[in-house]
Amino acid sequence: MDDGAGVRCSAGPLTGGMSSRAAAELAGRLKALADPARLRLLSLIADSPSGAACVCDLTGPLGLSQPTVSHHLKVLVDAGFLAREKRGVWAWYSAQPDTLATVLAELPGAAARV
Amino acid sequence: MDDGAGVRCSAGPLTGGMSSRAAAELAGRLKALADPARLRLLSLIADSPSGAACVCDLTGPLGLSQPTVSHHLKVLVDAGFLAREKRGVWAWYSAQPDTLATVLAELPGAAARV
DNA sequence: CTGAGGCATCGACAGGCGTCAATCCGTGGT
DNA sequence: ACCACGGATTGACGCCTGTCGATGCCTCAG
Repeated sequence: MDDGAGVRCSAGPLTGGMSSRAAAELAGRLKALADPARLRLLSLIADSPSGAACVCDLTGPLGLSQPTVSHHLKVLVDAGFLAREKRGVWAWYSAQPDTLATVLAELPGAAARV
Repeated sequence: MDDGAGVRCSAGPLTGGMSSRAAAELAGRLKALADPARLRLLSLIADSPSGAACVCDLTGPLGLSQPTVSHHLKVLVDAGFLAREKRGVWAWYSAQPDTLATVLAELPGAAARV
């Protein structure tokens, strides 16, 4: 006897959770954050006195080539974590805190904390 | 000539920011989160009535094969986001909210909001 | 107009990651 | 003891991504 349906590990199929679209979108934003170079870029810019920095000041501390830094900055801008402003010859990048707050609010388990 | 003393874009080299070790560690945790399948797993487990779920109940909603789901669960356990408990034949996974809170606290810009 | 410098883009390469089919391990029921 | 079933592991494959050198664009100085 299989004791009826009692051998199932749970009462029924799990439902709810986030939609696959929402998961893909959130994962995209998190992928932009999930890189050591990009985390250091965000940290450097956030710690900067003026709250903004240009590429030439970021290549040194990271130890990466200028094209690589430019690539990472583009990823962060596309994800909405940074804003780009062209001031003469230089490109200034500044943080966009709202985007980070939005991502944090959508994390599973974060809602319970708010 | 006009070496150095000429037109710099900022006052000096940016210092501070997070260390490369801290960045690599945080990026590792974020990489564990930055996947649609894993976000849905966390979401499903968090939304589960008992707060825990076994593999056989997770493969269905995700539409992925059992080995793939097992792989993702292992990644989440290794990163500290889930705990694994063997109950007889079944393996039950439950959320570990503290790990998520730790990660959020270390994000650049999150400290400024607190 | 011409030169120089900051920054973005392109092409290419190496490494990592997600996915599945096949297989193996452990547990529990008969 | 044997078999059935849940779950983890392995190996392989394809895609994505981080990195660099080379190059092109744009802006300012002279």
